[in-house]
Amino acid sequence: MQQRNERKDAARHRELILDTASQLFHERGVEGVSMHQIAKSAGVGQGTLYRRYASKAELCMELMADSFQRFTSGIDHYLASSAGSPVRERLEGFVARLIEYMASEIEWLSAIKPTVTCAEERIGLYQSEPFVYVVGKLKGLLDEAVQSGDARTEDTEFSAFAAAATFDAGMFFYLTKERGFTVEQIKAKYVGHFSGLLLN
Amino acid sequence: MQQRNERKDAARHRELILDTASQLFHERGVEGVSMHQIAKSAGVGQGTLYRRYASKAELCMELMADSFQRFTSGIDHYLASSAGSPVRERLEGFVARLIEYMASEIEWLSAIKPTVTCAEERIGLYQSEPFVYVVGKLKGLLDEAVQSGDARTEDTEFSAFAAAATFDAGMFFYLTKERGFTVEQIKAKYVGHFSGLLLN
DNA sequence: TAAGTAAGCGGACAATTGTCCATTTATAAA
DNA sequence: TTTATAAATGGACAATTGTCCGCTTACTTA
Repeated sequence: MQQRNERKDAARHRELILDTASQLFHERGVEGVSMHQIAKSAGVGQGTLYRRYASKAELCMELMADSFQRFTSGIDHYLASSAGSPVRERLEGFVARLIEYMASEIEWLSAIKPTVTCAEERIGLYQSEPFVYVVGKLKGLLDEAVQSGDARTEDTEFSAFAAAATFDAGMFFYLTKERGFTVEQIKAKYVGHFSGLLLN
Repeated sequence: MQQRNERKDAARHRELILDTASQLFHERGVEGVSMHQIAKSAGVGQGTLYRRYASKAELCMELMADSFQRFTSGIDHYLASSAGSPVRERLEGFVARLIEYMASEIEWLSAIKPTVTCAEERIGLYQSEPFVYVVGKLKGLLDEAVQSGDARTEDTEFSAFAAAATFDAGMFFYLTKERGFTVEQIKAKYVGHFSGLLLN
């Protein structure tokens, strides 16, 4: 008695939905496409769409999975290959890469934040894979910094958590659209800010 | 030729809407009341309601105005009366009070965040009065800290901005509901975190 | 291969938010 | 007091999101 695998028609539809959504998003932007339109274009019912993705946010998360995977690979590789460098340098490197990633995915990120944050949602931004990953890496760097005397944080878990919260898609949006900063400027600000958190 | 004041009927309706909304929110919670219900209960049309408050978020902001006013008065008074104390102490006092305020208003705050954040909204959380106020106070404290050698932040404006972003209603929600921390514990975490940002 | 069953399907429905605009009404000016 | 007009009104409408549930289909097992 083997566990039931995903049915073929379901698999077909999943890819169909993903492809359709991806194309529509690229054509009209994430905000410009409704779940209904996605379902219609993909030729499936609303229920079929929602069965898989409980919200547009989840759908976006799925579409970001690949690029996020590349991002974490890059980060993991970077942190491993620079293991000997000072913590400050690696923290700055991490922050710079994270901002670059956010800049490249801002369109999707901005769609995720509002929906997922909302009250009693099923996922919760703070339990999402990306957020947890960032917190984990930041905590690791902070722990190292504390050990090497570059920081005197007590609760590294919380500090990492608070630090991760500053990488907010809405804030990024505000800084670019309202304040007119370039990605490079924002990156410099973040790097400077985080560098300043360490001692010396 | 005097400038047109608010019409009497408009004023009457504004108070009516505010009172009704306040009562309904207390009865069923912010999430449990729709704008339609508010309009209906107040005996006005949808259009009338939306003419004044473009979203539930704005309505909540208006309802919070009083308590926020008390909050800022308290803060301003505290900072003025403790002008001689070390920056660290005042920063901690500020953070503690802010967390207490958030705890007392969390119900409203959680309603504001999602809506206001969304893409091209008219207000934008980061331009809202509360956020701007917090950034301003934090920047002031940071500037002082830099001057007195307790911090070596370069871009105090940005650092204050990033710091303010950590006071996120969703995060507060997560820490209490999901992680089970008490308000006191959270306050201690925040205070510790911010204290750690200063040198010495 | 046959058949039972759990997974999948899809579109109608309900609930909200937010917009529009013809009509009404308060107020300033004549 | 009358009148002109800008503000205010309210409810119908449109657009979305998300749920429900009877029907269909693929897959397992005998």
